[in-house]
Amino acid sequence: MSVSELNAPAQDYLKLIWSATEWSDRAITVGAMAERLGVTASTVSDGLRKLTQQGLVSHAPYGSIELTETGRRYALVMVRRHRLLETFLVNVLGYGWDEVHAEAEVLEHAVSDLLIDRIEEHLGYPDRDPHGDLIPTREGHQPRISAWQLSECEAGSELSIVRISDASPDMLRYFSGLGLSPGTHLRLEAQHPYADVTSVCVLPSEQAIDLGSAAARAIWVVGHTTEPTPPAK
Amino acid sequence: MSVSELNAPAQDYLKLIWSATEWSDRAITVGAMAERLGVTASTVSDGLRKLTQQGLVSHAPYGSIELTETGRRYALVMVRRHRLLETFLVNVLGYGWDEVHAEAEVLEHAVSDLLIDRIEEHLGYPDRDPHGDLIPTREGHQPRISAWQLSECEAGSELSIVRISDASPDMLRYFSGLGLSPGTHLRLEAQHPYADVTSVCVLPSEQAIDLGSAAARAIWVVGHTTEPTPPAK
DNA sequence: GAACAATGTTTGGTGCGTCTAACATCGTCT
DNA sequence: AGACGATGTTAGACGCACCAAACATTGTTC
Repeated sequence: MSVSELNAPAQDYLKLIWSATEWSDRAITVGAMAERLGVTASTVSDGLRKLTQQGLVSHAPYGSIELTETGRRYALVMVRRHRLLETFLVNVLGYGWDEVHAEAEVLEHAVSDLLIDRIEEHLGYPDRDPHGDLIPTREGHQPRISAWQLSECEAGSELSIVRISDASPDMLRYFSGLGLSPGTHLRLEAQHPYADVTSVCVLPSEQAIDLGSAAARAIWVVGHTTEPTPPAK
Repeated sequence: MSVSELNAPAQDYLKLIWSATEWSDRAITVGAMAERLGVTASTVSDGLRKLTQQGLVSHAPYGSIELTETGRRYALVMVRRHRLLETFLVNVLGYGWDEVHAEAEVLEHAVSDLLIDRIEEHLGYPDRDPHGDLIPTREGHQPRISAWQLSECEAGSELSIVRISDASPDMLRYFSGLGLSPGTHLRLEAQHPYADVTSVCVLPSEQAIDLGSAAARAIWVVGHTTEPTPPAK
């Protein structure tokens, strides 16, 4: 059996469950899945029951939603398809990076493994898609993501937030209120180690924000315009 | 409304009805459609009723199957998708011309009009796909070409293959192994109707080949040096 | 700890494409 | 012209994904 034999909704469920754990340690909920997929919670609940029966998801009623080893492998195939398709549409066919998502979302259910491998070869085995996300390998291995905590970076660099660790729900709400989320671009103005303050400037709005050390440790970034910013140490 | 809003079976029906009239003047039958699509006749009959209600097909019960003007336009969009995808897979991604059909058959239901236009642009607006079939334009215009099945031609003529119908991958591989593809020149040595064998000679290599009747029907030719060979009868 | 709000599951029902089997029509052969 | 085989249509049923609404559970708040 392979992921290609699953119907499109099942493929979407697997990909979504995996995606939720790429930047967060908290498993996704039924409600969140339903909202993301534009269906009702009952539909998702039903779908998860079937995936559990197929051994791809482990989910007891009212319990948490986890992928099994096979489910994770299948999910990574879907993520790989999506990201290679996006890269292909941008690099080869001249799409804007903001127009590729919907097209890739449809195509990922239609392409064969052979086609994806050929696309990868044609692109020269890229590491990342146009959004900066890492592309899983054919073997189902997801390369380690290299990102750094904002607290460890040097002043002056332009950065993209790739992850906000969610140790505290309060902190997440705090970031949300400041407009800081994965994908936000910012410039690191200054580190004030003794005051435990990190000063950043959100781009392109140029809004200045001072963050405490706990906050600066929760935000993970990569370099925005150039190569990933090397860690300070 | 556009052809993209139809479900995949409806798109297949339209394309198939159109394809039947590309190389023959006889309209297709319900039974033939069912066999080609791998479904039962009742399914096709039902589908045709719905397409008739939508004004894409004109078909009275037990009557002949014809496309309306809108139906023909939609069908040509699907043919265009299929042929541009095949060309793209061969020219850009290195597929063999005998392996592209199944992949294109799936993708044609998933691609957007924008993607097809970008592919066409990237290919440099080709006239023909790898099988020698003409690619309809974006405006839905399909140039008419006159060619004959090898099985219908007279011995002694020198011919060029312009098209190899892509029904069976096995047959395509067989032709590929013999060096027969669109553009190949050959001389028709003899027709042996009772043995169902057509003897040809590939030019300029002078390699002799005996083809069965199914093979001779799949190969479409025009006269090589002179005018198109008139059909035998 | 009881009540309540938020979240998740189950139930019953719809639309769609498909099938099998029964039925209708067409065309041909005697 | 009538009968019969081939072809096409209709009826009834099934699986599937989905939804709304009823129901169950969880977690939090007073």
